[in-house]
Amino acid sequence: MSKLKRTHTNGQLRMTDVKSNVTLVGWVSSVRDHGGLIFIDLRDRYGITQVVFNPNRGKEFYETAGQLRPEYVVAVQGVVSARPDGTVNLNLDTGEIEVYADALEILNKSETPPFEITDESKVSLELRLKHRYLDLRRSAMQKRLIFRHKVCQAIREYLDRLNFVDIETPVLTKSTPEGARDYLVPSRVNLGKFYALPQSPQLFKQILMVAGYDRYFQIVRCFRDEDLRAQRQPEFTQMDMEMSFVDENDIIQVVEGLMATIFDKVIGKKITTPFPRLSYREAMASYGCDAPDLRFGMKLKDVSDIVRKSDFKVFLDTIKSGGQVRGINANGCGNYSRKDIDDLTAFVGQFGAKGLAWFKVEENGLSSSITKFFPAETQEKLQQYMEARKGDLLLFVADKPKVVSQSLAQLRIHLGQKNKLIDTGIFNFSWVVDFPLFDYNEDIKRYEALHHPFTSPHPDGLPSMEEKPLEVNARAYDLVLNGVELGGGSIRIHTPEIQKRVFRLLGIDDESAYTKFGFLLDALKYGAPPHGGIALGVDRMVTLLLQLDDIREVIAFPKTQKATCLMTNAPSEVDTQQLNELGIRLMQ
RNA sequence: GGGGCCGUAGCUCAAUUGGUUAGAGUACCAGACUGUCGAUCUGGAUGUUGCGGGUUCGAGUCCCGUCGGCCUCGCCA
Repeated sequence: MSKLKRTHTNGQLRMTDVKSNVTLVGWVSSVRDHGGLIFIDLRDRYGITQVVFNPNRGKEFYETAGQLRPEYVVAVQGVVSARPDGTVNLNLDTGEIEVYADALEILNKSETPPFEITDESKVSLELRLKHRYLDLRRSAMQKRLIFRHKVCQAIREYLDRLNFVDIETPVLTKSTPEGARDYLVPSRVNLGKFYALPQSPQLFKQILMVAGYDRYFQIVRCFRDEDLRAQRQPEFTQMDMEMSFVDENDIIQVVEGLMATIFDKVIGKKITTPFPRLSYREAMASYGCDAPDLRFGMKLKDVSDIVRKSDFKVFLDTIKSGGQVRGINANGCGNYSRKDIDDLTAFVGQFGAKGLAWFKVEENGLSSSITKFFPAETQEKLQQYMEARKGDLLLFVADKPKVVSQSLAQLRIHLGQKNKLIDTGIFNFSWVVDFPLFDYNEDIKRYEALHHPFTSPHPDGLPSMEEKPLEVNARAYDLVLNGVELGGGSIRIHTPEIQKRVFRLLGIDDESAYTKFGFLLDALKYGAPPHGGIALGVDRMVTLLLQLDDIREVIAFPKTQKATCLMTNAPSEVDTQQLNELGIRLMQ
């Protein structure tokens, strides 16, 4: 046990503390040994303080100071002093003072770390994840995790003030084959049976509404066993909430207030509410995706009707077979080379586009290898409709609507970034609303819920839902920030009758609906209030607020793309004994 | 499951068309130095070029396989 007890942190001391006797603890950040005088930078999560060792103040601990190396853990007792003229360090909050050491205790030594614990040192993600304890010791990472804590704190305070109750829901729960792949946990006491880790607490929070909790929230871990991306981890955190006796606008207002509070309390910025809303159809038509980045224009335009008057077979055939031709105006890209355009063609190829038709806009009209197929009048109309000016580049994709949307949406973002059209300093929120309730899945030849099967149909579509499912709107809403879906929610179905009708449409017969979701159907029978809610991705939110692009930068212990943890080596093999207890034998 | 990029000293990277003993910066170690703060100066040590195979007179470099990291399509109600 150390004799020295911390009196101050390393970010704390100022000129007003001069002459105080203090004790600091922390990690040695750097050692500057001048032979007759030793300086060390002492670091903790609050900051850095310079400590000076002078042999005149004590030979014994001066010699100990000579043994110090980076990342040694020490306690230092000494006197705060103003730095001599010309030696003030304005880069440090504590740079006007230094501590003249009168005692030094090495609490622990450190091997030479595999990388330097500074924000500047470039290190591969692989190494950072392997030695995450060292990576997290860097002040940049500490700031991020503390920022994240403050966001969560602001969420809790805000929702608590609005009478929300934080209620925990099970982590070991029931597998629901719909949706993402489940993480399964075998049950020892029920051999052959499995729990699943929750993809979200969706059904539990609905049950809590039935139970009368009115306003629920939880900052909760969710699990999905799908392939990873920079923005996607197998376990991630949601800000989950649900309210009773509300409609869409109530939820939207609470969330807008929540975001405004986070910005005010954590970043110290005012944001404007309400956020603009656009319909799903508008978003798909103008941006090709349901989470549009509204920080720049370059909207998609449908030219199917115009190009019908042409001899360009690719366009005509596509339209004839139910496809469409849409395009964007890449303003000022008329100087792109053949190779540039080939690159763009390859880019949209990733998303299924079989080609990219292009026109350069020149002084006397359109120029391209395919202009000959387009009558002058059509060219004129195209130019007018696309608002093309000299020096622009018009790009078109002809295909099924889904392929056109996706490839042009991605192309738009690609060009927006390439041409620096995006103001990265702003936070652009929007709501996407009026989603269709169902989507038709060609592969399995049946309807699927676009959001999830508990989303309430819009009353307008209800009478003819069975006849025209694709025309029914959902009472759902997605929150979008800078082109990233932060989360989504809906008003839920709260009567067993409608819930059964939706299940039937989704091809889930009454019996299997009962096997899978019987508890929900039962609960809905006993006075379920109208209710709805939303879930927001906390990891994504924090990433965006910090203007980072990798979710792993705000998660203390993230997984690699293969869903492994490089620090603990999880997942790992287990003893045969453990498997035997679970009644599991591995296939070879 | 598909496509792509990467793997060289503890770390970050270099190494001509395949060609001599694989280098630099930094970290590390030793010595010097009483005002440094990316300390400085002098000296030193550091390699299974991820792993396995192949082609070749000769492979860090080319080919095949494999392992690992990253990006991406599919997937993610």
